[in-house]
Amino acid sequence: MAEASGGLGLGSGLGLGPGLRERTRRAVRAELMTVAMDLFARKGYDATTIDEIAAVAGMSRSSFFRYFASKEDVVLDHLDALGESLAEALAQRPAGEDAWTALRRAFDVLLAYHARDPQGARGLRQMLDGNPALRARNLDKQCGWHDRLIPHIAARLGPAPDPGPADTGINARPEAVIGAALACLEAAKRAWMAAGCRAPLDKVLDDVMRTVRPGAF
Amino acid sequence: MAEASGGLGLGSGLGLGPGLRERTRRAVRAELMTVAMDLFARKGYDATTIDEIAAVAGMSRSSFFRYFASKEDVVLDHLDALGESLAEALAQRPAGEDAWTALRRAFDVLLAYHARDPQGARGLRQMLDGNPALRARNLDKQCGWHDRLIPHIAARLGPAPDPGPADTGINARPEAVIGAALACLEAAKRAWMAAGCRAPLDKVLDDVMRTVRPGAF
DNA sequence: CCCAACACTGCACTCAGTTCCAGATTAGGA
DNA sequence: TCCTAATCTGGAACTGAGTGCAGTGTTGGG
Repeated sequence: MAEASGGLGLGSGLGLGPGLRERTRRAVRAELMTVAMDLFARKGYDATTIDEIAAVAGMSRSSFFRYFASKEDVVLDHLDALGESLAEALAQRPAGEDAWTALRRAFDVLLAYHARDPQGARGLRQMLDGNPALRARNLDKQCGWHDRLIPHIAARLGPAPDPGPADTGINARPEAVIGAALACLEAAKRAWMAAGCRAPLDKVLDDVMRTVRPGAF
Repeated sequence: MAEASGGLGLGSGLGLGPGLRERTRRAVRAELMTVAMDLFARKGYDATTIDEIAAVAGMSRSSFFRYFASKEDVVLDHLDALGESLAEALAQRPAGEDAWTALRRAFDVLLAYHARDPQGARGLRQMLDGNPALRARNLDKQCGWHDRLIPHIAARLGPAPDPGPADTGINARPEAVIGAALACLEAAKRAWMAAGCRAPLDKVLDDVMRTVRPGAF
């Protein structure tokens, strides 16, 4: 876009941060998120309006929309970054490892994120359960993770293992394997939540992924 | 309606139909759906307002909301019934069948629904891809299917097969198995769509579910 | 034949999200 | 130092979804 003249000079020349403008932008975003999450926790998601968030953060409604495209994004924005780190973790698994094990180990990144703030994760989960649209968007974001993971898993599965008697010419296996693994993760989290968060989550996930592990591996 | 006078207390007394009121209600609902889907197909989902739908259907905006709680529901309402028939199909599988095979066979109900109107299914799919909120809600609805299927799958898996060395006391296996199977279905449909709908969908699903089939079965 | 239940409508309202404009700020080059 | 262009900001006006209500039919069924 127009960042050619402005942003490039400082950023590329010194190669340090992403430039002052970008840094302040991130800071404002972060504060906006903090303020919003606090209000959501106290008043509930639906009962909190964007006007309130903006007012508490000391800015206008218009400015809010310069930082987040929607109210939902304030809550779910971090999921994009999380998906990115998941893909990274998967990429760095040893080449010989089978797809299922690699996925399980990559999930450790998410579990770590989860373990760092269990109470926050719990609160977020309850917020999702209370708002259908929010819960739906959450699922959608997680589905976006598939696409990032496909190339890595496809490489581990090989091009076309056993075409079978009636080959369709369509290979949906990588996506299915990823989907199955993510379903395990989701099931583990839900059961863990439903049971009041006793027992370590990673053990639950281990148990589940051992049960569902495809026989092909 | 001549049958009104000679009614003999037909509706309530004999317990056959759901009563005239309910029947007309269903009819209006159906027509509203037809009208809306037609407009969506011609103008696009976002570009079609509820006012338009109501106008074409010959009623007021207020009345529209008496039949559908939201615009999205017009599109996704049938998914509830579909989940119900899926659960029924699963319940009627032979008792000895393993969980994975039972799920695969139960999916035949969905494939049949799909095969009955491939073009409509394709159009609906494209509509979902074009609208994030709609796609998200679609996922959410399908997640609602889990809960209906859990009891049936839990019964087939048995209470606690092999508790493992570090038992957590949390059993997320049924949900995970269901999630994995649904992920296969979703992956098959997506790949099938992406490939332009050549090759029979059921073969793609067979291939995928054979690959992902848990080794435990 | 009656009446309670239900159907339909219009209206006013809230809130999310978009678009446009005008002014303030500031980064970085001349 | 000053200039300029990009970005940030606030505000107003707008659309459309969804809610609540109050008034007015309409009819199913006893």
